[in-house]
Amino acid sequence: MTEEATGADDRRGGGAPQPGLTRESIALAALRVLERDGIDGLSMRKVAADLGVKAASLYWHVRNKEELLDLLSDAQMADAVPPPREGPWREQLRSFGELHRQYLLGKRDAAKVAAGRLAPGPHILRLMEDHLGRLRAAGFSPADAALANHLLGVYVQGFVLQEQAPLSAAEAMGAGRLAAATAVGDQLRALPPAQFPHLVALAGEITEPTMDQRFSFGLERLLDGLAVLLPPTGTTTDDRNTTHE
Amino acid sequence: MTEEATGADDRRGGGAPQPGLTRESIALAALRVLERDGIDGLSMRKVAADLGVKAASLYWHVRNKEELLDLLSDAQMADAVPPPREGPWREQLRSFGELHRQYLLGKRDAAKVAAGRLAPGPHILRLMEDHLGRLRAAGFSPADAALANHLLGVYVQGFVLQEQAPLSAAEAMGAGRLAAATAVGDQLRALPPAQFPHLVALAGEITEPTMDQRFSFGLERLLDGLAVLLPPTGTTTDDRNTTHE
DNA sequence: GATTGCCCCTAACAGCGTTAGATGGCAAGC
DNA sequence: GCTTGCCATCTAACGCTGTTAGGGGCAATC
Repeated sequence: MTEEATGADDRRGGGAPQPGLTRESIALAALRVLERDGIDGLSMRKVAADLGVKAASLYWHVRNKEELLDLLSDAQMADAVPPPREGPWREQLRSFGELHRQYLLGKRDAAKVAAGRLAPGPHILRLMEDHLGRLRAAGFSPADAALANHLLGVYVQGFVLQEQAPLSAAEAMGAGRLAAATAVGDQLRALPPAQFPHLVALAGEITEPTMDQRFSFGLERLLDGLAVLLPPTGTTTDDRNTTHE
Repeated sequence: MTEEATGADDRRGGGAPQPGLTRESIALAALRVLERDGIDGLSMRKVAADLGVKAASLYWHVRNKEELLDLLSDAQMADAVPPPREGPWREQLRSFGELHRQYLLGKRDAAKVAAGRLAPGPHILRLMEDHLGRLRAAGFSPADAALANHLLGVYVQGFVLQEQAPLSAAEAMGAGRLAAATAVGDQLRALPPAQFPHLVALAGEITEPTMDQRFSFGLERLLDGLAVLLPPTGTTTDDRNTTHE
């Protein structure tokens, strides 16, 4: 949100040979274009225009668009703030997951930008560090902490990716998300019951639960599965558990 | 590689008004182009060329490229075969997950095509139907079956999406996937330990496990979490619904 | 024979990512 | 103060993209 300090105006400030463009300022401009036009409307020319510059200039700082998207995917995590580190491990991980989802949902096309992109920049590393710390403090072994970290990351990202997806036809038109969802329900119910008995029977179950409910369900399943790895003492009230670093 | 049956040659065969192009033949052509050139190299012109036709012709059968990709994402599941439906529920779900992952890995950019796309065509519905049936047979309530189905789908898709992602710099160059992974490990180890103690300490744990191990870990956690929802008796003969490995 | 509707065509538009080569300003060396 | 040379941006262009408008042929219908 904040205006970039080394922006387009004061390119020639003092006497220092400070360039008007930096990888950081480019990433921030990309972030603004992304918020305005979405991932499909993000082009090198628009990012350059946002900086008061022509497209070719970007290639001095960035190899190609793919690398710009790497920067963007890290930059969009810049103001994610992990929840306070207190309370039982399970609630910490839960609120971390819920917060992460909400954060991604708040940024336009955030999941699509990050999807299939393995470019850990400083902001992503900061979040990973925090998350790993929680897992180690909870009592997970180093190996399990690393695996659990990856698992939770995949889940939240995969979930939001699907959640942010346009509901194909209906939603793109006037219909809202909820109306589109019930339309899908009707469509499922209209399938040949001989061929798709469960889909027809469970049409309501599939389309009815809100995204919040679905996310919580999956998260609780994951936490249940992770709890199995911990020594059985784990979950009693808030009795701070054990092997901490 | 096989020539499309209703392709460019016999457009005017007998007396039937059968069109040379169909949505199905277009989807199959898109599948061939995808396998050859990847998702970034897939263009309307190339798909048309594969069918011996000009790009504008596709727009008679398909609203735009987005809709073509919807068709493509369903078509690429055409020859996925669910595992035999026998044995304890847990092993059924496990092999379903493993098989699904392997199937996606076998098709170029499969996860990226399906990512953030909610367009359930006949083939995807067929797989969902099968999966729901297993969950119901395992004893899950209708609501839980629908939620578990969604959860497992998100996990496998999210995992493969990340797995199929290029490892940024190194892998795109000569280095293989394994060499690139250890390079990431070195990079993590080189971080300032004061700022990233866990990342530095766990660098090996994070980069060492194979994708197979990571996937299995997550899948077992999910299955553990789902097992909690079932009545403690398990299913029938096989009463080992507790821990794994 | 005329009409209608389907289906593919040519031609064109605006925009895309990317590159080559020119240009101007600033710092350092003489 | 002049020259040298690098840095950072520019202009111009290439080939490609998704998409639309409108032309025309062929089969079936009236």
